[in-house]
Amino acid sequence: MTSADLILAAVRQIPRGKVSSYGQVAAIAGLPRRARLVGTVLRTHPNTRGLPWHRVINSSGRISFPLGSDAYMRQRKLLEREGVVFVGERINMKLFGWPPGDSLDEVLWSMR
DNA sequence: TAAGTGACGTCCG
DNA sequence: GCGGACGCCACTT
Repeated sequence: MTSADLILAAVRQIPRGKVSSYGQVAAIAGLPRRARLVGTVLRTHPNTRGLPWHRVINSSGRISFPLGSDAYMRQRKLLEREGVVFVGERINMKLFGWPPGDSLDEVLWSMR
């Protein structure tokens, strides 16, 4: 069981139409403070079948690729296809973030 | 073995 | 919200 396996398993848990951050994925994989490793793993396993790599973004709610690059647009398109809405170049984590916020207000707001 | 490198995160001004 | 300074740590040179 390598850390890469743990990270891939965590990424696969992100439901369709939701997004998570590198740090979150690392934490879920049981590897706190290893956000960078998540990026490294996704980079070295680009076309693992069934891996929703596009649902992983950075903590500021933005895609971690240069704006306008092929990779950026590829990821953005995949997310929009699942119903994730972009406000400018960012995603509202209160609405699409996963795991969902734990405050009652956040949960109620996310389902209206 | 040391130094450089990030699909990153948090804090601060 | 933005950009810079740091911290972090697996990997590559």
